Amino acid sequence: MPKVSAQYKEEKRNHILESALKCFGEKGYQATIIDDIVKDSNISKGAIYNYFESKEEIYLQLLKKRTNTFFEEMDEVNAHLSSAKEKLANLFKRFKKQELKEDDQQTMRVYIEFWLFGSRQEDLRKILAERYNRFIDYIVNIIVEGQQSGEIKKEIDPQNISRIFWAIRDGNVLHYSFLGEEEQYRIAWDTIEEMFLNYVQQ
Amino acid sequence: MPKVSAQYKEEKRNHILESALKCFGEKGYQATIIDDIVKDSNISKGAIYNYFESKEEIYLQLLKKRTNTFFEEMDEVNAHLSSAKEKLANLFKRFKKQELKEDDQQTMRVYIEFWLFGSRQEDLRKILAERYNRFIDYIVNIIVEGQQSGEIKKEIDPQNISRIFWAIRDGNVLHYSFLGEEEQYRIAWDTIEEMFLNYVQQ
Amino acid sequence: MPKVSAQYKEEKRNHILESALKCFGEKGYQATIIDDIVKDSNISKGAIYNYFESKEEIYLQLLKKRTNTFFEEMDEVNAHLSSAKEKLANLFKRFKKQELKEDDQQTMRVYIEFWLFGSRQEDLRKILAERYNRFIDYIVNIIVEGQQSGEIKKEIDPQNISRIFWAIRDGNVLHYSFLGEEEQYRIAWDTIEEMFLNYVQQ
Amino acid sequence: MPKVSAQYKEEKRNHILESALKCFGEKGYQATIIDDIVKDSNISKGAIYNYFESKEEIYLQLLKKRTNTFFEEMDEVNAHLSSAKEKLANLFKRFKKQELKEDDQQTMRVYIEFWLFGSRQEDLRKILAERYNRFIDYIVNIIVEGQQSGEIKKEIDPQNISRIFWAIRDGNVLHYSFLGEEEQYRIAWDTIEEMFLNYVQQ
DNA sequence: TATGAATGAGTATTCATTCAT
DNA sequence: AATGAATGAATACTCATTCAT
Repeated sequence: MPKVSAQYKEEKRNHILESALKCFGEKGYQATIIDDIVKDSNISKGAIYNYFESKEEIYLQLLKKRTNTFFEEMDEVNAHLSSAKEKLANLFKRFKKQELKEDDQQTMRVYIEFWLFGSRQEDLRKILAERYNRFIDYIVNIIVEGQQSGEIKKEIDPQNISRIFWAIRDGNVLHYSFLGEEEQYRIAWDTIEEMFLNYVQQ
Repeated sequence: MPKVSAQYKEEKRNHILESALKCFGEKGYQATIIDDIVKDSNISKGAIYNYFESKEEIYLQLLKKRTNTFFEEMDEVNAHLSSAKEKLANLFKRFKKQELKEDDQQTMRVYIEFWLFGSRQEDLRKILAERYNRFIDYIVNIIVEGQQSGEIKKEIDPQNISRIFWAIRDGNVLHYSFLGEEEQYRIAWDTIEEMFLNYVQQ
Repeated sequence: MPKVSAQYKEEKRNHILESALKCFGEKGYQATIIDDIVKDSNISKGAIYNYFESKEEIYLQLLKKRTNTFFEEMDEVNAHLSSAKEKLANLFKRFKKQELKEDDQQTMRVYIEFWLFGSRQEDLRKILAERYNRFIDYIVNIIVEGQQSGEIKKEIDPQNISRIFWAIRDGNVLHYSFLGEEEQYRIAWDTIEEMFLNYVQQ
Repeated sequence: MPKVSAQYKEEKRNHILESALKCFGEKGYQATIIDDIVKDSNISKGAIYNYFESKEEIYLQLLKKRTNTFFEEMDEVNAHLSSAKEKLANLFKRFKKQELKEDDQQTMRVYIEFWLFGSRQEDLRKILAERYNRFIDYIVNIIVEGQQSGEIKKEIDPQNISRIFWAIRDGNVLHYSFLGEEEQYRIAWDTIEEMFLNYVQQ
């Protein structure tokens, strides 16, 4: 019988993850030291290691949680949308307003860093590949749906276009996180949306 | 053995840069330790520091050299091309065949890592921003030229589309360096080319 | 083992300082490497850096502590002494018996080394200058007091004579730390005392 | 048969020593790197090692040369002086005006540093002890001469007072090289002269 | 469970000395 | 003799992880 409730543990865990996200986003995964998370979270080093095995695990859990949240949010909204067109529009809308949510920017920055980092470590590769596929499938499903409903050109390869979509997203976030110009970022997304929809729509 | 020729020094310098590129590309800039470069280059630690002031300088010189090479190559080819259309086509062609040149992949991977890394250090920001602007201007010039010749839509904002172009490029490289599927990468570039040209052309 | 008492930390700190003094005294500040202190103290390198920021800080803290101890001791004794004469006599007495306390010899040796070293670094200069002034003022006060009570010649410049006093002290310690002849050292102090008192007294 | 004249070699040697003195005086013996001497002397590193075995030897030769120069100078002047009183006065005069000769200040600074440094290395100890004794003897001879002529008190111990003299000198130089106040330094020497002569004279 | 002190392998950089030319 | 490129041991400091309390 545990001394503390499962809920208590869950909350503590989340608290650590939130601090970690903040630190990773601000300084980068590699540059963040555990003491940064200790300071930000006000949780002792030992306690952090009670909840997570390593710095790497913290990152991975963070990634997992954020990914889940993303899809939960999207699924919730998509439940009320019937056409592929609307779903794509919704997706773009989400990115366009995303800059306002600093958390997401940080997540993505960290995610890109880890992508580079992870591409060199077999154990991370697998986890990241799974995550990547989830994102790919998300767009693939919308595209296929749109092709069935006649909204989207039949000759489009769903896999290919989905990969391109996420590549554009990541490239844009990468540049934006460096450039830091919100207005330009928004305009870029408008253009990307137009270009992308022009290309895929019937 | 002193009083060596300028050529000897230049070659040694390049030798170090090549090893550094290899190491940075394989393990990442941050994860590469000087001893990796020592081992790969067979040049002693002290000698490396005779040629470069720091690990950071090695990186920066690498970036500079690669950037210069890129523009020299492009300028050389562009000299024989008159239309914006041809120049863009040439650019896409370059990226499509790039996978075959492992060096470039590594440079870009390292470059993306440094982008993330550099966005948090003021001195690096400046250098990276300059480099970024050089790339931006390259496309801007082609677009403006195309608008004047009537090849490209007047309503396109050259700055905006140039930024998008490089964001797509970087996003694609980022993903590809992780995924490692050459064939898919080529196909993606074909699609991107089509999508992009559809959008900008008259 | 955390959540240790303030006393525990204070003791550990002192332990490190004692080892550092020993090492600095034996090999010199510059020649002492952190591993020497590690070996002597049996405290890990990391732990040492938990207590002190740098080798320089260890030195400075050592200096501060020793300086404080010196003045505390002197003030305590002086509280029972009313005349300038007695105070000076007490001061000389302290130096004469000092050879028996190896610690002080080492401190002074290290202090002299740092003096040379520090005269070339602005940040150290300030700290050392403050410490120097404290010593200067100590004698100045005694001299002025003696002049008021008629014990000491009015024409003596307190600042000047105080500087000379400490110069003699340091010169003597410097030579003695090299020569290592205790008996001679004591005799030298007797002579210095006589010469000095002859000169300043009414 | 040598390729270059002995004179050429001697000049080159001196050139190196002069640069070394300048560097050691400015940065300290330990802090000076061979490249500082290379830069200052415009002589290549290899050439320096043709003339001297090590950095330490350069220092030792420097010390030797300076010591010789000092005694040559003093002996030359003393040749024209008959009384101990005059010889002492001449000695003080030399120190009082010495501040104007930056070279000597530097030599002494270096010499003090080496004294500390040397007290921990047996091979240096011997050399420094010899040098020290030469200085001690110099004053001893004057004192003995003065005692014989009745100028100086019989009860003065020549060895003891000679040691004290040099201790005062070194202490004063040490402080002065840190404080850098020429005027004060001169005043201090006046006072020391008065105090010292009062004490030793009949 | 929580704490935070302790550990020590790891890292960039320096510099006296060597030696091929 | 002169050159200066090459060497690599040395060194201050960091930080993920452990573990005694």
